[in-house]
Formats: sequence, C-alpha cells, structure tokens
Amino acid sequence: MAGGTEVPGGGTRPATSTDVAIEAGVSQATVARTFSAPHLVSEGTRERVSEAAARLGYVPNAFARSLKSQQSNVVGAVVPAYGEYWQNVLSAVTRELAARGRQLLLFSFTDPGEVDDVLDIVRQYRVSGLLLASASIRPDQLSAMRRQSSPTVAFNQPAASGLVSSVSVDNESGCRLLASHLVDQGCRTAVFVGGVSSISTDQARFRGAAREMGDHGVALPYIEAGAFSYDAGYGCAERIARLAPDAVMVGSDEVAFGVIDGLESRGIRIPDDMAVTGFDGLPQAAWAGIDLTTLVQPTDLLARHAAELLVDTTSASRPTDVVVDGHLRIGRTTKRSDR
Amino acid sequence: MAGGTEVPGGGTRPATSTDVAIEAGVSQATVARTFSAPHLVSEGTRERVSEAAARLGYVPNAFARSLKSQQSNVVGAVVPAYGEYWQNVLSAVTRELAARGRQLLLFSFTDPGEVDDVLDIVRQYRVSGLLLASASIRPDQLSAMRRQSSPTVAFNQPAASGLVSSVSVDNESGCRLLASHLVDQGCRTAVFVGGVSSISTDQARFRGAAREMGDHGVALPYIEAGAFSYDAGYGCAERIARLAPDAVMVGSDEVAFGVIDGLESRGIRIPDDMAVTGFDGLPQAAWAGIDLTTLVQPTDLLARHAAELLVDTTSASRPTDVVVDGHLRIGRTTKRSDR
DNA sequence: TGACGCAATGACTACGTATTCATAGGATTC
DNA sequence: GAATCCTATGAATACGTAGTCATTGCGTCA
Repeated sequence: MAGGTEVPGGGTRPATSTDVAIEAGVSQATVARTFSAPHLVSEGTRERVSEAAARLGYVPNAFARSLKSQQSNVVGAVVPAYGEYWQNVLSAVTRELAARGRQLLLFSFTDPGEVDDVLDIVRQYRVSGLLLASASIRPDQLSAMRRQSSPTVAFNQPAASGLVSSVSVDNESGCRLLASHLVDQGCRTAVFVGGVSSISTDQARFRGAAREMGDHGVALPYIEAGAFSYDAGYGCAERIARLAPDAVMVGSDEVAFGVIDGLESRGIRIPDDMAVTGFDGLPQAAWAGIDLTTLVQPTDLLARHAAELLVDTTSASRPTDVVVDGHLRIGRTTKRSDR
Repeated sequence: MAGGTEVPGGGTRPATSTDVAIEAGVSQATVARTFSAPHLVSEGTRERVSEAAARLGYVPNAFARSLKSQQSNVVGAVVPAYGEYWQNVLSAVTRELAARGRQLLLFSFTDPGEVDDVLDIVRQYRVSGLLLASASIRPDQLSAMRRQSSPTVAFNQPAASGLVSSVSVDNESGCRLLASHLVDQGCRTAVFVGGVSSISTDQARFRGAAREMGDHGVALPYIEAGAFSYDAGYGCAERIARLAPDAVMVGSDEVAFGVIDGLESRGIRIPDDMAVTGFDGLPQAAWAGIDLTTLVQPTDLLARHAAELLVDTTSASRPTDVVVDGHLRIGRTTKRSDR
C-alpha cells in the first residue's frame, strides 16, 4: 500500500531490495532470491519477504538487474514513423514479444538517413534483440550487434541477408499470383505502380509481377509513386490514365487506396475500366467499401517468426532467413462484371 | 570500426568506459566526462578519447548510467494492442518524444484487466514518465508513480483527473459541433452509436451529442457497438436500420467506417437515406472514397502537449489537464444532394 | 556417534557509470 | 614573490541487483 522511503527532499525514492530486507528481517540476498529464484527460498521466508515488499511497494529495479546480469530483456525496434503497414507490424510484434516476456523499446525514423544515428542510441540500451525495418544501415552497426550476440532481424528487408536474420513474405511469388489472377481475368495490358524504386521489397514485387506478366506476353511498365502513401498513389492517377491499361498492379495497399480514389476521381470506373491490385493485405482492404484484391501478408505469423528469432540468442551467430507465403485475396477491384 | 573486448567464450563484450580510458591513456572519469559533460574536458583530451572510443566501438551503457544518475530518459507507454486511433497517437507521441531525447518503452494490452500487471513491469524500469491510454487503473499504481516524481499523462482519458495529468480533445463540444451541423442539414431524428459505453470518452461524446440534439428537440437513442472496431460498426447496421433515423452519429471513425459499409450493404444510401458522422479524424476519413464528416482531433498538438508534460518533471506534483479543441471536417457523408 | 550431504541463508563482490573530493599546475592578483 | 583562483584530471565511491562463496542447522547413513 504505502511505498518508497522518505528522502531529504520530502519526496520518496522507490524501495530497494535492501529496504525490503530490513523490513522482513532477512538479508538483501534473500530478497533478491525471492524475486529471481524463489525455489531457493523457504516457504515461510518467501511469504514474509513478499509481504514486506508489498508493504513497501517494492518492485525490482530493471536497470540494476540488467547491469548485473548482463542481459536486458528489452528488444529494440527501429521502424518508419509513418505508414499503415508498419503500424500493424509493430502492433503484432509487440504482442508476440510481450507473450515472451520481452519489452519493446521503440525508435522511429522519418528519413532512412537517420537510422544510423538512431542505432547509436539503441546500442546504448544493450538491447537483447533488434528489429529492423530499414534497408540502409552501416554494416559495422550490424556487426556490432552481432558481437554482442544480440539477434537482429530485418523485417521484410530480405536484401539485408548475410549479416542478420530476416523475416519476410515471398514478395516475388506473391506478385506472380496477383499477375496470374489478372491474366485469368483477361488482362492484356498493365502497369505497375511502385512506392520507392530503391527499396528492395519494391524491386522484388515488381520483378515478380513483370516476370509473370512477361510469361503471358504482357508488358509491365513501372511507375514510381515516390512514397508508400495514399497521397502518392492518388497523385499517380494522371500518369496511369495516360497509359490506359487494363490493370494497375500497385506495390502496396496504402498506395493502392490512393490510386483507386485518384482514378475514380477522373471518371475511371473500377474494375470495369481498369482492374486494380494491391499488396500487403491491410485491414482496410477487407472493408466492404473498398474490397481490394491484394496479397495478404500473414502478419501474425511473420511477427511470431520474428519474435522467436529475437528471443533465441543463438540466432545471432547464424542468421536465418524466413520466407513465408502470402495468400491471394480477391475483391471487387478485379471482378469484371462484363465477362 | 573494431569494437568490444575479447572474452573467454570467443565472443566479445561491448567496450566499457574503462576500456576506452586505457586505450586513450586517461582515467575512466575523464571518459565519462567526455560523453556526459564534454565542457569539463580539454579539447585535446576530448579528441583523443573520442578517437579511442570510435576505435573500440564504445557507446555508453544506458543501464549503468540510469542506475547511477537515478533517471532513465525512458518514457513508458501503455496502450491498447488494437485500434487505428491508438496506432496514430503512438506514432505521433514517439516522434515528439524522440525530438526531446526520450525513448519509448512500449507496452500493450488487449484487456483492460491486464493493465495493472503491465504497470508492475513498467515500474521496474523506473520510467521517467508514463503515458496511459487506459482508464481503469488501481489508484495505488498512480500514487506510486507520483512518489517517484514521474509525470503520468492520461491520453484522452479525462476522467482520470486528479491524480495524474491528462491531455484530451474536447469530446463534448466536439460532438456538439457535429450535432449542430447535422441539425443545420435538416436532421430531425438521429441515433448515436457508441463503442463501449463504460469508457469515459464514449460517455462524454454521447453526452455532448445528446445535449446539442436535445437543444433542438431531437432525441438521441444510444446504441452500443461493443468495441471500437470496423466489424463492431458493421454489425450495428441492422439495429440502426430498424430505427431508420435521418442521421447516425458514431463515436469513432473506425466504427463509423463499419457502420457506413454495413448500412450500404443493406441498400441504405449515404447521405441520401441517412447521414453519418464519425469522431477522431483518422487519415482514412479524408480518403476520397470515404470522405467522412467527422471531428478531427489535432493529434500532433495533443502529442506535443503530452510530450511536454512527460518531460517536465515538475508536472508530477501538480497534475495538469489539457483540453484541446478539435475541428469539424465536412465530407460527403452529410451532404444531402436533394436540399 | 561421527561423517556426510543437502537446504537455507548471509556476507561480500562486481556490473559500468556519474559524481564528489582531492590534487597538480598555470594564470592572475596584490 | 607569495597568495589566490581556476582548469583539467585522477582516485575513490555509490547506485541496486545477482551470483559466488562460506556458514549454519538438520536429517541420514554407516
């Protein structure tokens, strides 16, 4: 109920294991054991200590523990500050890590150039694992993590292979599925709208789409939206309209939502005039008003794999690449009513 | 470049300030000062130390620093695991805190009942501030935070007043704005769709809407969706349709998106048959395909206020309640074409 | 009965840093 | 030229915990 110890200033400082020890009439070591290795303490003592601790409002100091035990139970996450997709990933990973007794120290960046500076801060926290959602990172930062034996997992950045583990959806074959579906629907001309062409994921998706389309004799010009955002997609409508393809394959759902609205604002009907596909399987894609055909990433599964790699300390020394299949979601944006 | 010190196991341990001291030929104290109080170190020494540190890949150990200096620079955030709204808030708060040199330790919960357990873990980290997005919390947890002189900020939980600070939008007058707009549009009968009626925010919004409607002689029955989600909103369509009101005021955008789709799936046209309003001003509300009339919360401003309170250590002892006005966003969901 | 083993506990130390105190020069003042 | 002050540095210590080692008490077995 009460808690803390009075301190000159008039405030209080949180109770320490020593305070509890005095209160319970045992040694500090016994208090520590009561919390971190209860089986080494006799029933009666354990009870007495617990009561004293409750009385003082004692909770162990995580910093002191980490310092002494040389491990933190804290996983760092470095993710872009914006983007529907990453918010969902973060949310899923947080849940998985919590289930494994890990805390998440969150860092966000707006510009990939900031990542290296952010990583210097991350390293200060001796994180026991690191989740990375950025491709451009100085190799020495990665090897520093590795030397600390801290598992590092690149999320949906398969290009990071070699130095660190990675977890990602099979972008290429996912796009082949989408392309193949479009061809089945009778698509003869198409366009691919990417977010940022320098991102490896963007490249893999385009590659998959272009190859499948190519196998069916359909050319697939690339249009760069410039960002992975709704607005960027909306702004592509004119360039797309000029090409007047049967289908528009968009590299991400969020951009696709913008593309759809942009096209419709120009009087182009979807799917009758043009079919549209996305990629990611965001919750919004399933909303009845949108009902986008897309490739659904199994986010929970990906998060689970990531969490397992992050918790497994041996994974730092042998980077593993996990690739998971997504599944096709067929919505109204590719259902031609006239065929 | 290189980094760490060889250790029996064959791995390495991160370099310490003592390692750097030896490398640079100075004392550990000087190394510490170079990083935390550079002005106390002479130009030449500072340079020599920095070089040695770079050579060893040294970064200060945040745990040791926090332990010694008795402050952590880490802000805890306890937010619901799901919900579009919270993801946006989290993202905004993260940015604001990063700009103030604070790190975010993230905790999520699925069920409000978990919050108390989560807070026990949070307290272990001696966070220098705590962002709370849950109303139901044991008072002794709050007073424990206060004794630590750690500012605690309830985000959009104005009912938490008294013990902790809070930052929120003016829910009641926001809903009055929406209601007033609907009345202007000729609305004579209406329904309010809440998420979870026990949440104080939900109550405040309903109260504001009901009062304003009452002032104009319009009754406002309350329907509970049961959750703040798209699906919950979608599932309300039948109950709403049965009442056949002119307008549906929904307590949150995410639920409103579901309500709209649910109503349209039953052949109800929006806004011609029913007008719909939301609350929050999520990014999706502005999407052309949705274009929802809603009350836009100034999320960035709210986040800034929260960050400032969290950084200001004096705010722990005198809880402050910040209330900010939202602004009306008028979309197609309330524009009757026939009037 | 003595030797042994096990369970429970206490004394003590180390983790890596920030900070206090002390010290050594060098510059400044009277 | 001595007294004084300031700057730069080092030695030593404490933060709160986990774990190592030593000690005690007690039951077991020969």
